[in-house]
Amino acid sequence: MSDLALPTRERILSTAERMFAREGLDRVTLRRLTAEAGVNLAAVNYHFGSKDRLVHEVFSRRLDRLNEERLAALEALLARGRPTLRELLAAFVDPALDLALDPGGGQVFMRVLAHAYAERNEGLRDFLAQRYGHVLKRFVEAIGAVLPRLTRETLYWRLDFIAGALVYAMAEFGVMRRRPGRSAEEHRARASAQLVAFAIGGLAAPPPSPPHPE
Amino acid sequence: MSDLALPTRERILSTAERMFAREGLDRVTLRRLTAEAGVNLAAVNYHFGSKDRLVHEVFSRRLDRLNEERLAALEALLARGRPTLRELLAAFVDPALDLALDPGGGQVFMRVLAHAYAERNEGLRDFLAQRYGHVLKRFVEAIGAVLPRLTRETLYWRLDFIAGALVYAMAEFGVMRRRPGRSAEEHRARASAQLVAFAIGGLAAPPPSPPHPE
DNA sequence: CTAGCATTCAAACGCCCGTTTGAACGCCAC
DNA sequence: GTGGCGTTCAAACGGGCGTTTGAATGCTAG
Repeated sequence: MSDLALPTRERILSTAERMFAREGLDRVTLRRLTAEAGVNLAAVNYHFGSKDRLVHEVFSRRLDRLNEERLAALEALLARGRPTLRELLAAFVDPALDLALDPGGGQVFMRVLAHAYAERNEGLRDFLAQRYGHVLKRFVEAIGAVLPRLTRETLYWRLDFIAGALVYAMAEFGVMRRRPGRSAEEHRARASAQLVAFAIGGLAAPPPSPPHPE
Repeated sequence: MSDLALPTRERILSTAERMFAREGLDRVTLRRLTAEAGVNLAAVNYHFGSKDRLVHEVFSRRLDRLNEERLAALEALLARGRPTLRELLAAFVDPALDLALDPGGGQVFMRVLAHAYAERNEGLRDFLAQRYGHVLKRFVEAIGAVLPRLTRETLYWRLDFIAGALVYAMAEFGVMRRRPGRSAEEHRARASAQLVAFAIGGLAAPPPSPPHPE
């Protein structure tokens, strides 16, 4: 591959990302990973301590920057004052789409993400919630201010739905794979427009009637 | 559990369904399954031939009825004429909820589905697509007829978004995990209500302006 | 030149997996 | 009774897993 010259640690990371994207976290074994990376089996435990910590490293390598960008975009909007729903959503969605388009493996990483939540990896879930929960919280507060009739619970549900839709669509799991004739930039622009339009409709929808309060 | 008196084969099936739903296909081992079912380890291979064939059996047992009901509900709406978006979504979701609440062991079955899809179990995926694809197609047509101002492309994008949101929510990967005080039934009912309300808003949202038609 | 240290390596450890085996069991027809 | 048969059972098989180990290696500072 392209990383034959990279130091062992980096070689493991990029190979792990590629394989996780292709097969999911569970199915990738350290033996196959290290073989494909061209490093010794024990190198993973030497450099990362365990397979779990390698997984954490793969995620934080991409997500740290993504969430910083989201937060920066949000703070910029708030500093300016009176952000619209569309602007807030764009601040949430666009950094992710940028990452998905990043030729340095962002698209691959989105598939890793999609696999991860499909696999119900509790440890990873907790790790991510603890590490990036504050970003989601800030967005909930800001969007809640724009949509005062929604309860906090409904708001969290809907942002969760949007996050799911975002990862799913960006991983190109579903029907909406990029068409052969379209450039990646066109695809991203279209995905962003489609997702934001959809998300605005979903967010602004009337809340569900409370389930039979007795 | 309630199936102590059932014959071995049925005991395996219902235990498998319950455990698959709780943990996903990969994490359930035959040793734990047979222990929980109170049968011998070898019974699975005796009655089903292999773990894979057990999985197929679990699926086809429940899915035939589910998709028949969905299709029947849809056809009933179409025969009556002019179904609303909410009715169409309900026709898709309610049979699943009925099945989910069926005390005959199907209460957790829908989670099995979400898992199987997300785990990218290719064999199972193909099996499902080939066996029930026509049902999804009929729903796409019907929903498209209710939302005529949406292009086919926008409609597919949005159904993809909903699928992503659904898988995400069902995997309980996001923030909206079941709260300790709530029963599984309450959580499911709430998730469903939240998702349908959100999906209606998103589906009915004005389509995005076409991206710079040159 | 060499002592020290980070890194790489082959090999092994202990564990759990799905599956197979062959004996034991329970039941009904004859 | 007894033979046959569907079923259950404990035990073992072969293999893959993540991890650990201790020796070999290569680089760098003194």
